[in-house]
Amino acid sequence: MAGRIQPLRFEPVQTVRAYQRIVEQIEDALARGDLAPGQRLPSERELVTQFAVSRSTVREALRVLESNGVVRSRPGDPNGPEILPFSQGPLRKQMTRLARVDELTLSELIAFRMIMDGAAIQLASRLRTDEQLAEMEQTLVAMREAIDIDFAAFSEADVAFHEAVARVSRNSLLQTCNEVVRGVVLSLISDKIAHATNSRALMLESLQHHAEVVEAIRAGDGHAAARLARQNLYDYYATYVPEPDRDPLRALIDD
Amino acid sequence: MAGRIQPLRFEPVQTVRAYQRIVEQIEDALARGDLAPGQRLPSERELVTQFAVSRSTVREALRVLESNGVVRSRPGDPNGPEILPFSQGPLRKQMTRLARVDELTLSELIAFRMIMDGAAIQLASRLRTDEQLAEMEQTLVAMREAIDIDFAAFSEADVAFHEAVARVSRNSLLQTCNEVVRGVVLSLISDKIAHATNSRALMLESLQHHAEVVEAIRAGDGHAAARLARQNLYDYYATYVPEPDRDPLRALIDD
DNA sequence: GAGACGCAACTGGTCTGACCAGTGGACTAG
DNA sequence: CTAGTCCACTGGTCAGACCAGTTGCGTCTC
Repeated sequence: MAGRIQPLRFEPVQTVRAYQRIVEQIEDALARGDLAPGQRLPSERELVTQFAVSRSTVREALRVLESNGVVRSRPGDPNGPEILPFSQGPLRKQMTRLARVDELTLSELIAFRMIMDGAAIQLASRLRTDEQLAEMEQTLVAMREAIDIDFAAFSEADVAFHEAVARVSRNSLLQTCNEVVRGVVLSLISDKIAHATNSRALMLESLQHHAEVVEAIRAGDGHAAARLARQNLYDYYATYVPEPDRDPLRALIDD
Repeated sequence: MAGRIQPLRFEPVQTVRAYQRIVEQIEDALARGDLAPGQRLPSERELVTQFAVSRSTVREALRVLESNGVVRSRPGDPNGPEILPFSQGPLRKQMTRLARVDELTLSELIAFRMIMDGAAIQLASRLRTDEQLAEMEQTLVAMREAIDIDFAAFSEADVAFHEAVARVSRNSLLQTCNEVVRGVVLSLISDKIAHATNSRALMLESLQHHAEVVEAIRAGDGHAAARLARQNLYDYYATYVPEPDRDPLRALIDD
């Protein structure tokens, strides 16, 4: 046995809860195909013996699975909990099965925002009524006023603008995705953006961009409006994205 | 006391589980602002007395909340469960907080697909390598062969094509959303589409459209490729959308 | 034989009470 | 003032019980 003795490296220990292990086992079985939608899980009491845990633990696991849209339990059902088809249940659950926000890069998130926001504005420029246009212009006024207060007020007014656009686009899914991703992006870069020195200049520039977008919406030029919106997002966020990741963002602009 | 006696209408009764009520109360408090991220929930035993239920029930509620990314419990923490900031935890959970798939119209879902797919293809036409282009063309060949088998095989090959595109677009969020929404759309119209009589003609037409998209990708014309992709989706699905809801879909095409 | 009845055996939902391994603060001995 | 102990808490798990439903089967009546 030659060779130097390797410096002993221990992995950090993390305790995994029993119910979490059960969730994993069942989700794995589903991923492997050993379990298919429409099938039934064994009853809770049967799972107790199979997993060799108490019924409380089994039930906590089932609650997690149910919350994820994987299974559904009904009282008095002589069969066990039902495995749901992939597409049922709340949408978010479906998303989580595949994507975790912490696995996403900032570039992906911003690209997504550019797509969503651009599409919402394109839709808005076609579908808007005159009242809705006036509403959007009103939010621009509010943004101008907010600049003289502080950045938080401006940010709030900005959100109001985007919400108005999303309403006009008549697509709640679009709206939801946009809001969620905006929240994630902001939380990722908030520490950096807070230290921006020339924030007043930034706000004025941003307002100018928004006004251009609204002008394009008024003209009914959805293409130009969407392009402006994407450009604005790029200008606003690109500095936080490392250079090699900016290619997809640029690809979204110059169409 | 005049007036006819109204025909008595009773609401269908649905039993709500105790733990579900707890989840609602806590989520409501969070929505109202009575509870904010960073704050701590009372300990489990304290919640037992406040909600007047057993600890099992409290714990099942906490498991649901934890699975939704709302709170996190740590053993031995002298404070109660921690309320997480909005942007943490799995993304799907965030989505589910806002959007339920059963509240969405088919039009919204298809519009979303048109946006996502168009964007993915636009990105792909800019970012693709020659190998990836060859890969996509290979999936076209597979689609052509699948037509001679049956509709399920064709559908599978179609999925493979879109997955290839999504990979090239280098955006897992885009990919995930697209997959989820495609699944939902298919489950909504699968019963209708299965009865299509001239399915072979449809498949050939779809293949032709895909080929055109790939051709545009090869040419690097992202705009044309995206437009074609949206048009294809519209042609494919619009018949299932009631006429008044088609406006947003058309607005997405003629840019 | 056919149908109504009732019982027994299940299901999931809830409760009670207990034990354990951690954590953190208060208290105490040096 | 520090080091050590101790204790009161936390969440995680367990065992066993009861209830209200549902299902199915056997029985009992017509």
